[in-house]
Amino acid sequence: MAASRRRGQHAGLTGPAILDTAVALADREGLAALSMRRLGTELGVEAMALYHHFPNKDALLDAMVEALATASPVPRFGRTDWRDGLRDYTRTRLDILAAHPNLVPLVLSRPATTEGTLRMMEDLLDSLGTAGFPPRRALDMVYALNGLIVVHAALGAGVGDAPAPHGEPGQTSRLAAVPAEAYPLLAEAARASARRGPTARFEFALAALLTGFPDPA
Amino acid sequence: MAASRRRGQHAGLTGPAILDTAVALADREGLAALSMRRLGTELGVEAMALYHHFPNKDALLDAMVEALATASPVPRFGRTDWRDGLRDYTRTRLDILAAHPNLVPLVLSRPATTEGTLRMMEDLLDSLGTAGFPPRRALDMVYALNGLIVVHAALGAGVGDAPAPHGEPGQTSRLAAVPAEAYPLLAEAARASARRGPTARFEFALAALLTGFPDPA
DNA sequence: AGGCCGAGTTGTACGTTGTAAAACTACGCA
DNA sequence: TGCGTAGTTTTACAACGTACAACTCGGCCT
Repeated sequence: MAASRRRGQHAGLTGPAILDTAVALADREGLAALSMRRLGTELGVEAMALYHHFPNKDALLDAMVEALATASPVPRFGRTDWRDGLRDYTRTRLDILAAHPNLVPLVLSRPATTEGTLRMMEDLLDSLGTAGFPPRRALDMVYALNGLIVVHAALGAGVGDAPAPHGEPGQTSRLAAVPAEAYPLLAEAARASARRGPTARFEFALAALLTGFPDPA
Repeated sequence: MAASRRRGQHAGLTGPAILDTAVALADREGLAALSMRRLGTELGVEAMALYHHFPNKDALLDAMVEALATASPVPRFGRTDWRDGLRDYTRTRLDILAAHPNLVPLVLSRPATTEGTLRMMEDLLDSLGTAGFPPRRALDMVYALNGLIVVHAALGAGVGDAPAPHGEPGQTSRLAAVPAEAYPLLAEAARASARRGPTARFEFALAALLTGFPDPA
């Protein structure tokens, strides 16, 4: 424990270790549980010790988002298979976010202009360039897909700080309690949706976007 | 001021008045400024007085979201013009959110299963039903569009609690500072995007979705 | 070998938050 | 006239991020 160490004694803290513990803690107990004090005790250290490795809490949160962004490389693709490539990219990204549902609000709330995110975008624009899309058009497409990812992750996880202590997740369950007499169509839709896999809605929107994207001029 | 009134004296507070002031305050100074104490002094009242009209802060925030949801009715449409109807709906919704950029994180972070939101959805499902779409398919489409709205509003406003004290808003400006040597395509795309209107990216994604939605079976 | 300097850690403190509990005032109704 | 109750203030508490200062030690310089 933190209290059992004398005052200036080293604890072997490192930036990456703090970051890992922070992600784990947020995954386990939600963003609301991620306070500096709490993270400190999790590491056997006082809260203020963390400030030697991150200038403030925001920097730590930024680092967490960046860690997600660089969790896996983006696929490369070319002239003939750009739709497949984009589909791959989008699904992979969603999987990563879905693995850390509690971090989704974080991703949503930070501009994401960090190194890793920019690198990812640049690579995508490069692939799309070889597919024949000029940068502006390519960026439009990537933005649309990123939005889809983030929104679906948010809905699927029940955005918010609550630890989601019980009750199954997923946006279908949120509509399950709709009063059928007042909203018959909604209730019917919710019932029908409940019989599908959790990503059916995502796949529908993804397919719509990909077929809606015009081919390069 | 709150201090100038004696202890149990009525202040004429009402739920709607509190709600309006809360929205105005958040619009003016950002979500972070919306504390119960601050909202109190804004109304010439102590913070705890508000708890007689809203059980807690979350309820107030929910009410704010609900107010946005019911700000304008959804368009009705039928068999031949469902794409136009959906485009109308989506644009109107975006306009409403864009008028209150600071509230976007709120909309994003609440499940939105309140009365007004459900009513809105039910109406859309009804129109889409006459257009030939079964409820489940219709709901998929509405979800996709809602996601687009919310994400674009978030990006366009720079999600976060910051009061955005200066500097032009818009997602293009966020990419303006990208180092051109490290990310040439991104920089080029940002430059090209800056010459368009702020909703060009939104319109692109909207068009893609609408043309990507398959016609009813 | 001796000294010391700075990185890393703790202790303490301040201001701010949401809100529980209780005290109080004044109005409406019996 | 009296009382209940709706509405407001007062006070209080626990938790938050973090500024600041005290402290301890490993490693470098002479």
